[in-house]
Amino acid sequence: MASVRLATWNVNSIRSRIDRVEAFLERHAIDVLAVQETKAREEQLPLMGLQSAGYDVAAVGYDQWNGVAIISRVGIEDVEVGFPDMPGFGDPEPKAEARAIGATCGGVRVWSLYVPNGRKVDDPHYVYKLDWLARLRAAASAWVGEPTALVGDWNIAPRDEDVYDIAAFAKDTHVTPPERAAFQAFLDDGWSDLARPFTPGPEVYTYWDYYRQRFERNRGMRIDFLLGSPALAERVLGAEIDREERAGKGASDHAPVIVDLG
DNA sequence: ATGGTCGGTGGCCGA
Repeated sequence: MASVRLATWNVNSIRSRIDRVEAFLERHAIDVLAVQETKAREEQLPLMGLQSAGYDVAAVGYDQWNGVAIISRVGIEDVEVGFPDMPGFGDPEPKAEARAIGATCGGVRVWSLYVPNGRKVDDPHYVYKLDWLARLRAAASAWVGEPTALVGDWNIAPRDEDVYDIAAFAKDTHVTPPERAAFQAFLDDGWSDLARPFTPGPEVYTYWDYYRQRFERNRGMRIDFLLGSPALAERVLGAEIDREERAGKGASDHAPVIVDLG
């Protein structure tokens, strides 16, 4: 099996970030990049110079609402859109189908995921987030025996050390026991966090809010993860959070996470 | 308990 350098990155609008995306792909020689929060419709995406640079792109999205994509220089096969919004939830229908896209790249089935944010613990979106995760888990259980990666913005900080001040987050989403249990359930099913062993905490994050100079003060959260099935876990050679990508003007509020599969 | 800063949009909402 050929080696694959796989990355995930919440870009917070791919159109405003396209120069950084292209530079990132080239700088790290990324084979497959899962992108979240593209905030673009599919027909807006070919504006990128990616195709001419030799990358294939599969995307789903609607205007400013979320949107996910897979960018690959090792080909894209069998694209599948999954896990839209819950029927009857109340969100405008166009927001559906913007949270997950799967494709086979370089022999690896990659799902680019944007887990619902949840907003507040007393918000219907919070219940929806837990429902969405449960449905993803049910579907994913059928793939755990294959070389599959579930990567993206999980909007969950699984451990206390994954937020800069756990006391400040005590009443917020991302750290509640039900959300953490939902994440742990994937691990119990045999998925494993491919990057954490190579990027141990504490104070190692993938997301920093734009305001209050959170990045400069390293007050962030670890919420972006690459979960791999056992067939991938045994191939991991290393991992890196590209913290430099979060620095400077024009950065996304998330840093990319990279995993090398041998 | 708020507000701070981005992004896309259309005269605010979501993160």
